[in-house]
Amino acid sequence: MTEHFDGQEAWAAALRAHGRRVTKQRLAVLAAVDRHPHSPAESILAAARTELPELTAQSVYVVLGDLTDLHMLRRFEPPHSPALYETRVGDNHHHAICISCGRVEDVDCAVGHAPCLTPHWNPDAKPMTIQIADVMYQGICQDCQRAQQLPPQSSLTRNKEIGEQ
Amino acid sequence: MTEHFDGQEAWAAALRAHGRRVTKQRLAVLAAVDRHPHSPAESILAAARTELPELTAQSVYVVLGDLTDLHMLRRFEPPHSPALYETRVGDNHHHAICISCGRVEDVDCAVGHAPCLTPHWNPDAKPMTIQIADVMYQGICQDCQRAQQLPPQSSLTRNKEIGEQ
DNA sequence: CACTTATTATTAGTAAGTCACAATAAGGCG
DNA sequence: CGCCTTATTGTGACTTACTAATAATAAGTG
Repeated sequence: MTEHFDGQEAWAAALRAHGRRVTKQRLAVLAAVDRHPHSPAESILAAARTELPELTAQSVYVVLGDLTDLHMLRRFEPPHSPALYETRVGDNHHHAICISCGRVEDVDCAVGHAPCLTPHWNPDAKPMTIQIADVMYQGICQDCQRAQQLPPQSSLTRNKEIGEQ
Repeated sequence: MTEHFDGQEAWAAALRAHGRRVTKQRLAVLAAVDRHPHSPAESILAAARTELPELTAQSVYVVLGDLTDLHMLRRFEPPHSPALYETRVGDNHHHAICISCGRVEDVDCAVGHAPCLTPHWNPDAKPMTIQIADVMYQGICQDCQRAQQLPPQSSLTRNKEIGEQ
């Protein structure tokens, strides 16, 4: 529980540092995202409500959006999935998504520290000033691979569980 | 117009090769995506209707989904944008998106031929079998940069035009 | 403690699709 | 060529994930 308290204090300090008021809603959302990385807004709402039952969905959307703008949270949108959130920010790590079960794994930067930040522009393209390079690896995780080999049944057994690391 | 005909024939052949029937709806969608790369379903519908006015939105969604599964089209979802489609498939090129105006540019592979296909897994992660690595560069394009410097007004002039290369 | 205004709750509304099923039309066959 | 099967498209209802407008609440300041 000391850990929980420490976390609260750390989040509170970060909020103040960004000129934001420290509210129980923000703390509950931050704690929920921290405990359930790669979760969508709906799961975050459910998780946060265990400690703050009166929290509303709209507040979660507002808080997630604001904290993402502040870079206290990071948001990414895997294909065919609602947006997912995590507290791991600042490093430019990437994500691998299983196209069969939706599982998400963190992947560290492939090439040194700031890797993919230098796109190779086509001759006729007007280069942009790049700020982020999000790499989304898509593949099949070990469990799904095994599951596909054993039962020679429907090859489209794509389950819908997404989020919840 | 010969070019148009050739395109039709090529698409028709590809459809047959995939065991699909050749319909005017599919040809209209393919032609529309080809002429307007990086476009959302709604724009594709509008473009395709210039040559096939009775085409419906649902057909466009069905066709886009099916052709994407066949890898005749490629689909990607920039943050805060509906899914975009393009006919350039087979090479693993990537995309740069202007976070101000939504413009999308193609970017060739950064490191040789199949670059980012080798993620650096964390020690405790169960590696997946990677099939695609989608890199999404996000930055500010030259036009928007210029526009932001001249008028010292709202810094949040994010316009909504997306797609339509 | 009061007061200002950021933050949250309430309610309604939208964008971007998906789903179920009836109508149509490709492509194979006689 | 014309029929027949079934893939494909059209019609209409519905859903998911999220945004917008405004009223109620509560942080933080003096």
